[in-house]
Amino acid sequence: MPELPEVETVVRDLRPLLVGRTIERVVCGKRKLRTPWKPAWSKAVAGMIVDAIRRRGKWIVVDLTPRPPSLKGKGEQSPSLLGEGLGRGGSSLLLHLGMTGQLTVVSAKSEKQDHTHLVFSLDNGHELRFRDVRRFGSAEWFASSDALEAKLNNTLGPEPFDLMAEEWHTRVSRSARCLKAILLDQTVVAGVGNIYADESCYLARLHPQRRGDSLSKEDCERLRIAIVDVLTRAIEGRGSTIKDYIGGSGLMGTYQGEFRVYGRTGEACLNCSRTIAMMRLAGRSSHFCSACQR
DNA sequence: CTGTAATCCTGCGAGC
DNA sequence: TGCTCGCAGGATTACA
Repeated sequence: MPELPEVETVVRDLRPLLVGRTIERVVCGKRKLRTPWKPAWSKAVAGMIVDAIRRRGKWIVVDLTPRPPSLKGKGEQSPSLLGEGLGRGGSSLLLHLGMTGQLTVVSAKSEKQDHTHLVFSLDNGHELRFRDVRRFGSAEWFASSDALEAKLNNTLGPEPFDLMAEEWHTRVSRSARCLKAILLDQTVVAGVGNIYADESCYLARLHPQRRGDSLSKEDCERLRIAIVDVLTRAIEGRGSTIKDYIGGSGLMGTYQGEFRVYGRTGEACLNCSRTIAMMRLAGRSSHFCSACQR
């Protein structure tokens, strides 16, 4: 799956290709994603202009406006949208890539790959395409930013980069769960997934099975810094491509070459040469060095 | 509150 | 070559 660095890369890649463009029409495939796309959403989105594209946790938000904000300030008030409970903030698309989702902008003439479920035609002969082999991803349209922000804030904790040392320590040290489970919990910190949870624990020299309430304040701080560090470097490397992930313009990531523990079961620890071990935690394969990580 | 397992899907590599 | 099995960057739900 795409985790925070991969999603961030997609968003950065897509931004110059999408912002300011008009979405002329939307075509949805037959097979449904995690959240079935409603035909009414295609109508609502058609004619909209992409105002912004941003990331929140592992989610991608595409903000839409009915018309250019400064062009022709007067004129009719897009009547079709008034009945939708449209808040003042405008509407948005909310996308999640799940395990195998890909979001790319390509020429409308380029061949359509299998498992392409949503196509947004742009006003410049290109298309925004959402492809997802396993269909664990989702795509929704929100009529108001109120509804969207409510959903995001109810399901997501702070961004790792905004994480305050205090609140992080409090949250972790109050939990009896193991670190791996805490790191994967999107309501604690948003955007960390299986790869970067393992890599962060390794960098902080903490065993992923350690209980949160067994950590000292220094342990917690080391872990917080490690998360920020790993994610920052991964973003610099445009994320990790293991198999399905590609950036918004089709480029692969490079951070998979930097893995210290993830996927290195049986190989030598880069620090002490002991064998990297693997166990199942929180339902996910977890990689670690039992000598370096306590 | 924990952890565990199953669920949603398709594809790929390992092992027989 | 071909088959079955287990596993995969996620999230949610049910249950012990």
